[in-house]
Amino acid sequence: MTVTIYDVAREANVSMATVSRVVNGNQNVKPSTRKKVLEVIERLEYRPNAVARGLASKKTTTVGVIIPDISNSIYSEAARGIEDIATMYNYNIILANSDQNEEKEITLLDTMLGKQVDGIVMMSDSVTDKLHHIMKHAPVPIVLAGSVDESNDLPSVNIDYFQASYEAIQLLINNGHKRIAFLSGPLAYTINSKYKLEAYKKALQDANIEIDEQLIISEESSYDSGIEAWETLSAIENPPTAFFAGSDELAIGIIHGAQDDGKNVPEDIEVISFENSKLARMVRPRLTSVAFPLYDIGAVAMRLLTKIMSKEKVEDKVVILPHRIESRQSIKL
Amino acid sequence: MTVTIYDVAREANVSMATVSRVVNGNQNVKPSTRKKVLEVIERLEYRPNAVARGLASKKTTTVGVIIPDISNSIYSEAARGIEDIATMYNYNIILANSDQNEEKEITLLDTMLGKQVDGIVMMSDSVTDKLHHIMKHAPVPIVLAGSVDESNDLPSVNIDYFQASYEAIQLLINNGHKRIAFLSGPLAYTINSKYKLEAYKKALQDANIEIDEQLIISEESSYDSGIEAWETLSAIENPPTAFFAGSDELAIGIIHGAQDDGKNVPEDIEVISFENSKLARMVRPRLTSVAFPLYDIGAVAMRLLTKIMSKEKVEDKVVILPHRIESRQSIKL
DNA sequence: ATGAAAGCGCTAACAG
DNA sequence: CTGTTAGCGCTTTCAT
Repeated sequence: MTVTIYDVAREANVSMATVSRVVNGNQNVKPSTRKKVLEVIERLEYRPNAVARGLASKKTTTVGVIIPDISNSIYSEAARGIEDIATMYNYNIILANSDQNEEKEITLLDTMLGKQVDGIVMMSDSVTDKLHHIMKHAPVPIVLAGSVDESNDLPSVNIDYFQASYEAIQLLINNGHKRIAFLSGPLAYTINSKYKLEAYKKALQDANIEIDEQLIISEESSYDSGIEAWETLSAIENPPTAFFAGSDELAIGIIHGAQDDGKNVPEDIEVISFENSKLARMVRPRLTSVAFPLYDIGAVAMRLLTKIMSKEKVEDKVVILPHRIESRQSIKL
Repeated sequence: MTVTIYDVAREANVSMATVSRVVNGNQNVKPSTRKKVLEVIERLEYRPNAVARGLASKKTTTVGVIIPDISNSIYSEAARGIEDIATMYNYNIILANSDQNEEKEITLLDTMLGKQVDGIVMMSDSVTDKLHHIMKHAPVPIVLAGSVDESNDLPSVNIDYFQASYEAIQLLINNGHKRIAFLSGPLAYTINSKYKLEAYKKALQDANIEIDEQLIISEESSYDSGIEAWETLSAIENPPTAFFAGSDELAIGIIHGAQDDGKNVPEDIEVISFENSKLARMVRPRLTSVAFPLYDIGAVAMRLLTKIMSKEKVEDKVVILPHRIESRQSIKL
């Protein structure tokens, strides 16, 4: 029924080995016989069976990608970066959502390894010890993208979250604010607890501003949480005049909450965000935001993976991409 | 090095066949020997090789997913629906972006078929004859998700775009508007040209409103295009007082354009959108929008695919999901 | 430059 | 209930 390498070998009066050679671009084939084989392939519409090839060669040219949630733009941006580079190097991608659930992550790693992927790109907001151990001992290379492994002994690509956050908070401090709120997603996520929040505390301390736990809110990283945060924070005794938001949605929630209460941004309150998705330009005022270059992180992570898979030398497996702050109108200059 | 089924067979003093049986949950195994095998599997950390299995069984339990662009929320929503159902039925997904480029679509179909996927879910805004022919003759089932095949002889899941659009335009007409603009993405996309635009024309005709080609703008479906559209339309002689926008971004672009010009929505102009992504709630005024249920479309498409793959009877391979209009504040009641 | 043959790791009859 | 035996379609030495 389906045509195999054997069929074209027979039709072309050569051996399977020769057909295999032309299919794989091996140079040790006389041009005339290559031509003959190619013709038969075309005529018979032969399509190599990648599964058989994978079994024989022990390479599948597919890599696994595990991300928390593809429907979240943060991750889908990264996924696009990963996929583009994968395509460039002729890999396909098996994509799966973990919902940031350790058990799913482990199951997913297992089924992907079972499918004999040649490597894995993983995004996880919380690399547990168990996960770390599994990744460390996996039979194929795994690189973390936009995900922090505190022991730093797994290949990964990130930006300097601490420094970026610190700079953002400083902008607020420099504009004279003493009451600065900190909003982020769950502190169970390493980036939030160990970098954004720590940077916030350090920045305030360095400026001799007292830390008020009331001003620190960690919830879901969503628009509605932003609105809620505004509601609770605007009602306290000495409400904040500036906000550091861990994501664009959070920032927009705050802004809309404030505007619905008749406040003006940035005149009455200032807001800086950490993400810079395309949403940042789709609000009024447009968001000033730390740029979190997800596409690049994904792309670089995949590129790193291709290098490791092909056993190229890589100087540094822990890469830190540069960051910047995109100035727009949600804070004063 | 890696442990195979043969290793566990030897260690457990049974045949490969028996190991295969317990791994595959075949009931014809004495509980005691099942237990023994399971123990060895655990001890040796045996992990079945899905590639070998795929070669032998001719099933890979992976399906291909071809979408225009995963970083676009429209498609990533659908991808999530597809993946969730795939996971539920124990399939993995090979995901690839086509950028809505026919050549890439064809290449992708080919490499996925080469990888022996058990089926494919495809999203394409323009199913060309060539593509249609290839899909029609593919060796595995293919279902279209949120994509229209005019000949209607491929399995697909959609909503009634014409009817939904017609109802949206009618809302505008019922609010007394005579100058209604139509905005959408490229007319090369079937949904835009054959359904949204046709519905627009029909609705106007049915209401005896003259069609003014000036009011019909088809560009990229982006925020910036929305703003531009506002700029050009607000400058014409008898400018529109209501807008039908083919996507949320387009709608938001128009609203911001209008607001930047000092207009109020919906007092001065009314806008209805077609998408209802989470963005719809993240603008002021919030968007009234036709709900395009991408997640459901993806999920139902995948479910349909599982049925076809397992040769279940399916009453109708062309499914039309119900639609609704989500009322918010961008049009008056 | 080309062919022969031995697997890759597993499933699936077929026996028993 | 369990074992034997062919393959699945291709890559890869090893010869020639």
